Amino acid sequence: MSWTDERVELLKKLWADGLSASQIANQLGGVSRNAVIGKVHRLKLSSRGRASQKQARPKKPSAPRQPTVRSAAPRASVSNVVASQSMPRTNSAGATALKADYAIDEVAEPIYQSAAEVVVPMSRRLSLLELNERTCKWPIGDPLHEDFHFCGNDSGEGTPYCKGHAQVAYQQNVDRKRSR
DNA sequence: CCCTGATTCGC
DNA sequence: GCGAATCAGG
Repeated sequence: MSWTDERVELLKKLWADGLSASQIANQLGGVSRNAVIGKVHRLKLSSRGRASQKQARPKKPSAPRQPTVRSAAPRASVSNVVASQSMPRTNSAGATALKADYAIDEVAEPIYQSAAEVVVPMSRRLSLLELNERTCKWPIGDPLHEDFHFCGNDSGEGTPYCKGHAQVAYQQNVDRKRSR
């Protein structure tokens, strides 16, 4: 898999969103986290944090790399490497999505008679790894189905859902209380 | 051990 | 330019 313009753009976006190299590698597919890190450095967008730079590594690992056994050492193929990488169970955004059942009553005003009447705009169909602090974390579909995704519309600051899904959440909560 | 990014250097 | 191997660390 090569670094097409599209893949580079996605890399830049995800890196700017704060995803780790391995998360980005899983997202892109066909590349290792080392490949992602290497590309990030070549693109010179490594800093990201602007936070304290800790301490610069003393340079010069000067690793005694294998002198010449390369040709005779098959080692892992790309597919093996990808398959052996454990899928991250969550990220900061995903964790938010998993515990998003708080104080729903305060999220939105009661506008609709039932959740079925709420109209939610077209979602951006984001994957878990594409979520960030400002994306709607409303899950759509069967988590075990390949088409599972998240709404991904703008959720504003400090709220887990976009406006439409906040109202859906509210109304579902109301419906649940009624039927109880 | 799990993970993170950083670096080197054969290709 | 690419990325595995490796390092250094949380």
